[in-house]
Amino acid sequence: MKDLLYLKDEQIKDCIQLLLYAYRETFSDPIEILKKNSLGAAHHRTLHLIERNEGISVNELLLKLKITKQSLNRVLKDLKRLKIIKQIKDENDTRRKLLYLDQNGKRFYKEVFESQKKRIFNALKESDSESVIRFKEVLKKIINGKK
Amino acid sequence: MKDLLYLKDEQIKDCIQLLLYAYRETFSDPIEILKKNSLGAAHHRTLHLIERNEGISVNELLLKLKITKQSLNRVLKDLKRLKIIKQIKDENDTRRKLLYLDQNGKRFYKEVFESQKKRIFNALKESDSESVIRFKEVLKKIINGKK
DNA sequence: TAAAATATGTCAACATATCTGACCAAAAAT
DNA sequence: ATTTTTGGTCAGATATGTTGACATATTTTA
Repeated sequence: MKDLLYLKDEQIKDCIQLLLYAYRETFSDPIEILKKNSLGAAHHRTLHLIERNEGISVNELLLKLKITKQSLNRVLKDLKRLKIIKQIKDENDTRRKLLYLDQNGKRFYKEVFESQKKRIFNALKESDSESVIRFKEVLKKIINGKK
Repeated sequence: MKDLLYLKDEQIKDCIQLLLYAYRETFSDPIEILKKNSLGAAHHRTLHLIERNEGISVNELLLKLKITKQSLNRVLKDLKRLKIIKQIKDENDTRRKLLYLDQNGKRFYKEVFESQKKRIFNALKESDSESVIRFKEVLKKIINGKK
């Protein structure tokens, strides 16, 4: 008989609570830096995804963020105004406008990332590589699993 | 020389992104149930913490949620109105009002929890207990680590 | 080629969840 | 008796999201 203690409700509640705290702490670290530039959490999430997916289209970004295009557009407008991102027409389909970091983007992203990095870096440093692999695997299963 | 691949920036960005998605998916599952009762994510987080810490005081809850008492008060007012939680004066210090689930609370919490549970349960079921232990350890290190 | 679909952008109105700042009352601690 | 703590409240502001309607350019399809 397999040990199924870790599937008990209390364990699951634990996981939910840990996820809540870990997310909140990780994403509250850079708030001050964002504020200095009159930006918020929404800009941060968008910036993060563009940096990780340079050349992404607006529609693809929309699918990842799961917000409406009206909301996203407000965010993109701000980021373009601050020269953090730029849009370049897709040559094959000029309806599509692909998103890239602009001149201020790389510098600003780096500043934001560094403020988040410390917390994660320290946590991973104190774990071994096997733990980190399993950590990421479980997260992926949570994300991809249907409710 | 230790293998430090898992401490590279790209790995850390991966972790940040996974945390974002895992949190979002986990906490978007019960949104419909909450909506039916005119409640939102703020009520959910509060309810979760009260269930996990029955008898917690308003101030202690404030520290866990890291929001202002004005924000929390609106949430508590709603939950009290719906008989989901109740406040009982602390006998030793009658300034303090301790929070408990009320008559509708246990039923409602269960309904909300079940909708979140599936996703986590399936993810944990497909992992082994060792993975789950390490998963939680890393999360704890992220939470407790200073930036 | 004409019509339909797609990708993007914009306007307006509204909902929600948060914040800051000010203030009050009851109870406990000093 | 005064100060501190705990909890509650009001008012106004900001950030982020929603719906719905509409516009334009481009590509696909019938």
